[in-house]
Amino acid sequence: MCLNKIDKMESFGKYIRQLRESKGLPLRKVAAALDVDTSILSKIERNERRATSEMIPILARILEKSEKDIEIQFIKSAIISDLGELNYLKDGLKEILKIL
Amino acid sequence: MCLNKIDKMESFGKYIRQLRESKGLPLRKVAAALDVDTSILSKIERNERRATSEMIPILARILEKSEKDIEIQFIKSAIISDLGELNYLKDGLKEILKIL
DNA sequence: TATATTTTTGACAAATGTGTCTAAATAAAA
DNA sequence: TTTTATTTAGACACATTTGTCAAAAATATA
Repeated sequence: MCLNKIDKMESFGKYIRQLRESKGLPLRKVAAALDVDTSILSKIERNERRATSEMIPILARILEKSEKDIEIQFIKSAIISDLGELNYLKDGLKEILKIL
Repeated sequence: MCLNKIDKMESFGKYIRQLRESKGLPLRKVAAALDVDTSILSKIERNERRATSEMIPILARILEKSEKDIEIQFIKSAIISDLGELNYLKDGLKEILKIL
């Protein structure tokens, strides 16, 4: 399901958890902003569930990070986790950049 | 669900269908190689269902294209369809390329 | 046209994903 | 330690995805 790298240091969950804890916010507060149960956020932070893209702007606001930073982490996690096993991922990404 | 571009010309489904038809192969043949019902392949070619990554090498063989070419199309479709709406996709992809 | 082949559609079932809720485990504070 | 707050775990429900199968629609061939 996941590539090594992702659980090593750069999963979306760990990223969010670190931001949240550095702000001294309990799950309860952030989960309320996201309008989900704390258990969901707990699972997201442990990469047991996925965040939705709708959560990105809310997380950005409450965790005081730019939407861009949050979204980049979201994208990295999603792609590595979905496509990280593929042999030509790098080539595929380069192709997409050509058309963006 | 999808970006315009993807259904315009470069969806995985259309890509596969064009290859298959150019070889004069019926759905039946390719579906058999993939070990799925023809209806599944029909839906994949019309972007109503998704191909799995396990299908890539099989499609490469039977459609006589390199695994690399097929996989790049697979990756493009998946990412555009899943993440194409995001504002900082380009930045996210660039970040991934840095670590690959 | 009539027949055979290919392709599409939709009903169904199984597997997966997503959220709520309650209670248990853990950590922090009194 | 006792109490309170936070975090995690798991049962449940509901929606989505993915496949099979059978039959209809479309296309090609005799």
